[in-house]
Amino acid sequence: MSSRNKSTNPAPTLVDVARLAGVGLGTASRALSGQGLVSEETRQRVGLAAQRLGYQRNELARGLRVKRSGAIGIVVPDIGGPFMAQCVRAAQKVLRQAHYTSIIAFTDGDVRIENEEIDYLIRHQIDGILIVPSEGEDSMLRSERMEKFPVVAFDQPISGTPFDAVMVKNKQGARSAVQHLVGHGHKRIACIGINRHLYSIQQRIEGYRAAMKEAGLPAMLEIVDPHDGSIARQIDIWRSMKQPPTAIFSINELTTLHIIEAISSRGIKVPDELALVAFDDVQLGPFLRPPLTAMVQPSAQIGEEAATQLLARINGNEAAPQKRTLLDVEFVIRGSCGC
Amino acid sequence: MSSRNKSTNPAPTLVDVARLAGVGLGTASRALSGQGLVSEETRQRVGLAAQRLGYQRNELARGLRVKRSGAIGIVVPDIGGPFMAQCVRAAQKVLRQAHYTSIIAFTDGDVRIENEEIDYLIRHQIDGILIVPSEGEDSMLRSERMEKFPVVAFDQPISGTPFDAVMVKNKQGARSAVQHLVGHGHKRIACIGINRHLYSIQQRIEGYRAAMKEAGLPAMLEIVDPHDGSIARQIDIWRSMKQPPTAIFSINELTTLHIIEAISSRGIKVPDELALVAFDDVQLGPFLRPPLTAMVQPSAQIGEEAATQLLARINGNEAAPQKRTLLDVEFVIRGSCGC
DNA sequence: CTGAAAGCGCTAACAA
DNA sequence: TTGTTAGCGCTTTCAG
Repeated sequence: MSSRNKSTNPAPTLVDVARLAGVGLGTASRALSGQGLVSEETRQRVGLAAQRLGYQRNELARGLRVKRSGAIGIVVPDIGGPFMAQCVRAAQKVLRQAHYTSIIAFTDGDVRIENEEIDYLIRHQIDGILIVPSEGEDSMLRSERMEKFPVVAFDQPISGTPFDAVMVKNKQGARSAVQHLVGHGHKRIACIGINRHLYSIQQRIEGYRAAMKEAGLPAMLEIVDPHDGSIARQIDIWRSMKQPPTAIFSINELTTLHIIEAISSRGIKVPDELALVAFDDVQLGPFLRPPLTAMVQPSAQIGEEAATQLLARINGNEAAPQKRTLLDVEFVIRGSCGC
Repeated sequence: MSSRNKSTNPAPTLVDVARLAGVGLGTASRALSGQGLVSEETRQRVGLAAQRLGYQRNELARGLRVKRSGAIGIVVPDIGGPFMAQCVRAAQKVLRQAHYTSIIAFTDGDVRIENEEIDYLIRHQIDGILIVPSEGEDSMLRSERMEKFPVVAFDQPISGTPFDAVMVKNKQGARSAVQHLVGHGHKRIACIGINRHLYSIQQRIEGYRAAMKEAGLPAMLEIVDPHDGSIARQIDIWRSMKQPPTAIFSINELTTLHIIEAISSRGIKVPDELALVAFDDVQLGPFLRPPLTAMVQPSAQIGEEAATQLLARINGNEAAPQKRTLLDVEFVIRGSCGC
């Protein structure tokens, strides 16, 4: 009965709409997009035809023509933890509101994968990149061809590039977290750090150092690989010392998780035996025994801000000078610090 | 000196490559894509030219031509919790390996938003959809136009559609979790549930009911809104009873989070005063005091399986009958159950 | 205000 | 084997 005898009838195109409305292709385009002059009557007729056919514009074709895909690449190491998940979520929300699609890519913090993903995204003609850069010299982001491309980094800056970056006050935050511990009367405050090359981590370590120095205390810094159990080992080493640390400052979410694991499995009493203050909150942080005292990052705000800045770059002001945004962190005192 | 006097020199196209290599457009295309016959020598020459120009194929143009975008839409309520984050991550990995881009969209569990996002994705010519469907009758997924489209649901099925679904054994898992509690000698085991309409939740509730019935115990089921503090209130109500429940079975991650919060803030002793077993693990679950006993879902496996099935649908066998995959859950006994 | 036509960058059919 | 050509579906001049 109906003309639908092909097994798969192709989606209606603008030509179909134009034909049904009895107008030219160009007119149909103008009517639907609202660009250019079209008489009210024609507009309605075209609109109706489109609706009847269930017409949906092919954004691929449009993108090819106007040379913008309407897609943004979000490139992050992972979204396992609540911090990154929220950043991404918030950024996506802002972008979506501005009618951009978000394509999320994961790097595991590996520059090689990062390069591959960026390459991939560029082939897909994305209009901009939001990225938590991985560490490594040979990042594509530093290549000349990227220079003119809209890129905004968050969480970490991309050294040696003209790209904007949105971060938090890592150094200052770390410093005041450690100061809090000092205020509790601790004399031996250890710090568990990781890979020194990540800028944000470096900053936190500097903050730790600064606070210790100001208090006239010796730094007890250990750089560990958070993945191989060395955190637990380090804690054992400290415990076997005659003068073991009485407090730990944990450098990020991952180290905190491992520290909590080690502490928990050894039955170490927090905060009496060992106080703990962390940079980054962890999920359920408020419900641990004792609840975790942490310097928490405004993750949603970071994502929003980064997305907003990227949109600004895309919409014209490419000439604006490089912008580094430093957001405030919030010290959330719960129980693990001894309060 | 160089010809780069335009402020923004456009990306090189296949025409540029062909010209530099001194071959025709078609030949260049064939040489680069590896499709069709090209002499080894030409292939090399074209490859070299491409490399010199830093040519990157425009996937938008290609997509328009071949009528496949190479993009898959992943539509989920959120990625806040570890469960969904891992599902998505695993799915993305599989898709990426098959050279598909993942476009992630969030729905907040709202069908209206879900419809909008799907519409959006379709306009972008995605080749398939991986979705955790939201509840609601007027889902686009049930419309006739979607019928032929490659869609795979996970976590929840989409009732009344021909789409594949990947889930876990919700009913059976819930049942054995509750049985474990029964085995500990509990007679009054309460269940905190949410919104009955979600299929997976329904199944878990049925599992709870079944276990209680089999044990000859009365069901103590409370359906709450996890967002408005009613969980804490419910716990207070139970505590004020003469015969309060001695154990709780929590229906999902969200309820568990709130239960832990309530329990923790009231200083209720787990498991002595109140035992707790949850469906879904929570981050740090092993490090709570006591550690959480939970029925954990193989989140990565769910994502992988769903992605794999979607790829299968896309690559031809659209005719295959609807497939419902039920993966096993794993009961992880830690301390909160009383073990 | 509207229609016709050109062309975005690519692949696939067809000739050569 | 290779070059030429015709579109994919859309926007955007440019005439009318």
